[in-house]
Amino acid sequence: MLVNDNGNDHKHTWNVLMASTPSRRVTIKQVAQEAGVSAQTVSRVINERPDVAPETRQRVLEIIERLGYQPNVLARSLSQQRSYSLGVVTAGLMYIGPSRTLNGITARAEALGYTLVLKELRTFGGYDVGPILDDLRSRQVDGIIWAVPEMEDNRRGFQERLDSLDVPIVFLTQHSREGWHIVAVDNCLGARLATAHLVELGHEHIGHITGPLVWWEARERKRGWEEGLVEAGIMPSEKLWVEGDWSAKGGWQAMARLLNQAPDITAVFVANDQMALGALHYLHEQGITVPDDIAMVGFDAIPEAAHFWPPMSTIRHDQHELGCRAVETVVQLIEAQQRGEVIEPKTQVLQPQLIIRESSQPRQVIHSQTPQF
Amino acid sequence: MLVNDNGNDHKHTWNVLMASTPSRRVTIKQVAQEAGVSAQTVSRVINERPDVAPETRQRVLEIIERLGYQPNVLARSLSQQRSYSLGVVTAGLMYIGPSRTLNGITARAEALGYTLVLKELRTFGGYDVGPILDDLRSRQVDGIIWAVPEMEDNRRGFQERLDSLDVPIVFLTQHSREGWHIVAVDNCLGARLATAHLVELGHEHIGHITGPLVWWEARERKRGWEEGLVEAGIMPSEKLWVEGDWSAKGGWQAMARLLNQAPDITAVFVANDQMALGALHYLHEQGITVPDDIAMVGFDAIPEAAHFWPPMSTIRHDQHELGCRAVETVVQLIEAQQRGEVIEPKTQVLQPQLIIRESSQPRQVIHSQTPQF
DNA sequence: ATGAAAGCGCTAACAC
DNA sequence: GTGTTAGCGCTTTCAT
Repeated sequence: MLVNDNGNDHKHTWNVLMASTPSRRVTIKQVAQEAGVSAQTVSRVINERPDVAPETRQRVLEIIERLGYQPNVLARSLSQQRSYSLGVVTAGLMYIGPSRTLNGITARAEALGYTLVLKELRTFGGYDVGPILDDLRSRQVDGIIWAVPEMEDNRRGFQERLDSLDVPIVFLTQHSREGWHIVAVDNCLGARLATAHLVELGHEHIGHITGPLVWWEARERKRGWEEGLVEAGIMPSEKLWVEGDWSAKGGWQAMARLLNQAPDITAVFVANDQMALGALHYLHEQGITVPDDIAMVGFDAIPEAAHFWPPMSTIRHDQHELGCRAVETVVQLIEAQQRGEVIEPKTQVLQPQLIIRESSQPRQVIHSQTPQF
Repeated sequence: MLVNDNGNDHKHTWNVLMASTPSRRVTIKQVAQEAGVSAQTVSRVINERPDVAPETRQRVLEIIERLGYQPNVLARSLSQQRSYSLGVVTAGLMYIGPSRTLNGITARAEALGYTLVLKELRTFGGYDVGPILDDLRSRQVDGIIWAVPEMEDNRRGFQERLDSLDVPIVFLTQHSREGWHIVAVDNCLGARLATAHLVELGHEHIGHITGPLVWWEARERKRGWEEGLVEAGIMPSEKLWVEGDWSAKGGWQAMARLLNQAPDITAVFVANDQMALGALHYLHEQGITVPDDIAMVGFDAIPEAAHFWPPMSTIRHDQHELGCRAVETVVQLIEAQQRGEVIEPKTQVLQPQLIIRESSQPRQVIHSQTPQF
């Protein structure tokens, strides 16, 4: 019916349809009929196959343009057994870290011609990975990026599913693991850089505010702090650290507790910049000066850290790049799979970098009046 | 071949396939054959249709479980002409605002059973909306959420495409517009609340650091500041405002310029908290005290603002809720469209809220030593 | 309650 | 170069 009607006065019929019904979209068949060729030829044109006569191609392209035809990607995926889409599983988008990683993922995926199917987990752990993977698989994604930070036992259930998973999967921010494709930042190194820096400034009593220790990243940063102390011949005492929750508020509270249990500290390494801000807040309230009384180094290098008071020394790690690398890796895996090749699983580690600002200057330095950001 | 082989020793054959090839997935046919029923019956089972004999259903469910069958959503979408997916177009995920909105979108979409196809624009303007909409349409999304903040002319090209668009679309953070479905925060009201608050504290020379004025939100906040002044009988002079760029660094620079061109201000309303942090930084460097010398109110109510020094008064608006509302609206539109109904386009406005902290206390108040967050 | 046939929109494989 | 046939995996419609 519809096609028959279209046979007569296309433009007009079409406009009417557009206006009135939740109209059927233009299909390859309609284009074919209109151009007086087969659907296959139209298919050849839209897929830029060489074996089409120039004038045919031209004519088909014009019809496509005129009808506003858009190929149905779902149908194409179904017949090609390939969707050119990636599943992305993330968590905690209300925080800036995961968002920056997602930002990198979208950038790279678009550049490589992949569409993203996004899932955000409501919690960081305690879920069953099975249904999530099944859901993505049922949408025929070509690959999966698991961007949920590792913590406690939230990768339980993966090992068993991993071998039976017919889709390449890349993990972000996880501990290195035999047989897994992983991209992660060297958190331990970052923490060691921070600690070594404070040691160099002459500090001997260096405290630490950790992230929630169910997080792998938090544990790694704590380990880096410990190693940094040990390397300097200092014993990391239990009194010297307290656990925070990544938030500014948690940093405020943690600083209060830390100062209570270790009043003699002259420096503190805080596991992220948000907590560092809260810690700073507490010290201000107590009339304790940074860096004169207590020096401080944060982690993450959020742009705002340069404008804390005083500007915060911190560890920069490129979360955007992390996302990019994940996409590149999973796409490589997909293409290898297409060719029947196998890529050995490995862990890619990104190096963080120390940024020194006023919060960790030696005492004698006067605050610059013309700071460099 | 594959199906035939499967006829004998399923479990074994299957495992071998899983291990060796980028294996074909289990299809409805295989389940049907295994259960000795037609594909149609399996379809009825997975769609929870009532007209299946209990024992048949049971048997099919067991086979499904055993074979690890997952329905192919793409195939289903193709035949149902409905994908149960939403296209989300966003920009600036490296910033916390858009991420929080996306966070709300993912939450609500999951609750309503929709999958998200995510597109992030690399720029906030200067792009052509056509290809982006076409791309989403070609993926057969049931609805679109346009979560790119309005600015300069980045909605040019929409008006013409809007009527011919057969997919419901909801816009976020846009100026109210005839015929568009929009969800937005009342930025102007927020700014008026902030300004009125400063007026109430007795300030008469109230400056303003705006966001980039190509942004609609920035213009609305500026308008709110102006209206707030006018309502108090104060003329908003051109000297009293400078343009920032939303960043902390930009806030630092803007504050320097503002103080230079209007040295007599005793209060400033800053269009977001990041810039407020930078402004605070500049004032600290200059030895100017907040709120004693200059009071300040920010915008956005990022959690960190409670831990600025001093803690920042600000305007809270729920970006998470914004995302939720967008999803609810677009899903309503989709369902109405299914039923052949039409919902009148309208603009939904969310009300922001003033949060008073120390940065805008009257002079005589002493900083609390046990602050409430 | 169940099955057979046709079709969703597209492409691979083969014919001409 | 171009068309025909078959099929991707599922659902709808109509029989039975």
